[in-house]
Amino acid sequence: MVELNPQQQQAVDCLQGPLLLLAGAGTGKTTVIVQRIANLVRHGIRAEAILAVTFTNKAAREMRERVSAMLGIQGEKITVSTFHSFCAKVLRRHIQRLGFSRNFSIASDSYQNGLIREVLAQEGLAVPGNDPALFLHRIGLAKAALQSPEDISSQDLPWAANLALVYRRYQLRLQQMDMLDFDDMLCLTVKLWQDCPDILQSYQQQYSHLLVDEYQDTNIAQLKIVTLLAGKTANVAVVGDDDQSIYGWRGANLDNILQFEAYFPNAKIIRLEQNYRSTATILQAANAVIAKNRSRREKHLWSKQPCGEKILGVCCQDEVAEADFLAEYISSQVEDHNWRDFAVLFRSNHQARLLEERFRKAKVPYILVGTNSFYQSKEILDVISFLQIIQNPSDDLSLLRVVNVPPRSIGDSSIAKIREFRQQTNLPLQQLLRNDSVQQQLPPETGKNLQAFLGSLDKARQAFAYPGDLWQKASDFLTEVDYLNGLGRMYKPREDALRRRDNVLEFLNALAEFEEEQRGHATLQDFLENFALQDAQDKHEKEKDTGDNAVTLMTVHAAKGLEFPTVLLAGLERNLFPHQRAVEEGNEEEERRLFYVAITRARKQFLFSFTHKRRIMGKPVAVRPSKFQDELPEELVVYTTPEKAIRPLTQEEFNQYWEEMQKMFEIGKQS
DNA sequence: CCTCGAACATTTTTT
DNA sequence: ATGTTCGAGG
Repeated sequence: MVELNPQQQQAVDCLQGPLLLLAGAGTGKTTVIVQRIANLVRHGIRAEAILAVTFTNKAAREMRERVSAMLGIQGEKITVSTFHSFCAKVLRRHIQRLGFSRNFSIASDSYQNGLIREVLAQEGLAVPGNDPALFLHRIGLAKAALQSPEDISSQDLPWAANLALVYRRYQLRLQQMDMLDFDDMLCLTVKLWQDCPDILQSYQQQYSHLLVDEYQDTNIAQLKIVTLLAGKTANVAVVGDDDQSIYGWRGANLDNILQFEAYFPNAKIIRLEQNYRSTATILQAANAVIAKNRSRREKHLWSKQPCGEKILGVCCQDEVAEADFLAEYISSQVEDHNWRDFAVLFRSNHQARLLEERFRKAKVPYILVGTNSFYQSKEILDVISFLQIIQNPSDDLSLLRVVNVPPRSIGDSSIAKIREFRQQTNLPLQQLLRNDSVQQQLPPETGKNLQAFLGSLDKARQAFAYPGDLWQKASDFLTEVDYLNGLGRMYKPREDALRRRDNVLEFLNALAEFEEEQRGHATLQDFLENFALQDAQDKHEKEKDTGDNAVTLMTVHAAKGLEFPTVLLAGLERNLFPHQRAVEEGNEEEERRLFYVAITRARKQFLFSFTHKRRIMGKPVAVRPSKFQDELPEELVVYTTPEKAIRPLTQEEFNQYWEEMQKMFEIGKQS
């Protein structure tokens, strides 16, 4: 049995009433969560009555495994789920009570994007300066805070009127297409429980004990879900660390954790402050950095571990030199080919491109997490759209994407005509295409091709009406609509076409694998839902062979919850980290928390790099070190050069670089 | 209807 | 540096 420290033991023993477990980085919170669940079961709480909610599928899977390992068959009866998939299940059962179809599908970001563009175009708002992403972002924030279009329009903001209009139209289109976006899953669950007390009551009766992990990242909608479900008994334990709240930009509400006692009176608060992960040096640095923040609960992480290596700060000429250095440094440090001991973190995704290129050149094995080039490649999106229009006949967007892929002479003018009909009738496109009077308006050749396409679609729909054999049915359909062979015509260099074809086949493999996991009882709907709710780390595990031993490349956001012996942070520069836009918007504290997350991922060594100049959108720009560098206690950091970090440098070489660096800092201070 | 090229704008973080 | 949008020609 694991040895628990007094605070951990206290948390494991606290079984009733609201509990806030403030778990600093690396303080063994997962162990405590698992032990506490075991303790609940030991005290006679039925496993079926325990609901544990996490943020990522990976976290859910890990928790399920650890609980099962401890409790055996009892453990498998505990519900461990992400907020989104839990809500999806609730809605799949009850959403008709809100007047929605139970056949809804989930609108991932490419759908959200397409839809918002469509709405902006229709409302004459598709003008330069109107960024669709900004509308989407604000709508997302509104939903996260449970605000309706009406709530928005009553706000006294310059963009409120337009936003409310677009928000309302966007929701209408979603509903017409039988789709819910990510935020709808949360909002509608809240609405369902508020409007239908009987349904809420049934869930309250089912789940007597709640556990929420990563509580610092919950938004107002999620808080509402928790408070509704917890009801009066309020047997709810939340686990989180306000210092690691890094999702404010997507609506996470720090007050959920800072004001926990206000939402849950008589709450017990337990702090875990003994860190088992990092060296004293790393913890001191992290503590010093995060202490600069005002909005936080005071805490002090400590460790019994020795100081260990100092932090290395490495100044490079430019981003190419930086990437080369990181690759070479890792090569020089790696022992017994344990590449997986290293992670390279960065603030923005675009930094990954160069790192990938140079790592490949240096023959350093790496895995890139988060930027799913595979899953957002055209061919995969096409295939998903094909499956979508089988499953959901109202999905206009998917239909438009693939109705002429590969080209089957259904061009823009035909589409424009059909869209006109839709404006008049508000019927789904697929239904309109089947309408005789609509077809007569189209050129005969187009009509003929359309007939064939719709025929294949019907055939596939009939086939998919029964579960099982998903792989076969999907392959048949893609062959019948000539997609698999059509790729050759669509992509000119032969290799390109072949690569995309391979990707499609790989995707179909994933379909078969999913089916196997579900013991052959999977439906197309199950697959599409599961796919839409996958997160970056999930996708990544499927994409790459597991068990490969490679350096991890990812954003700091994606690194949350992970740890590595050595962490290298690339691009600790002004305007890049903290990000310029975050600073402009007054979110510097969140950037600092992000920096804190980066540091605390490291067990033994933390290294950061920065450059003199970097290409930004093509053109080279002189850059300066990040202010966060100054927030690290001087005595914990050794500044050095790429060469010195890898092999000893002659005194002259070192002096020369040192001088250069001094100059750079002085320039930095002047401006 | 389809293909190709030039112009254009866009890069924060993502369930 | 890369991806998307728009217009001219085939």
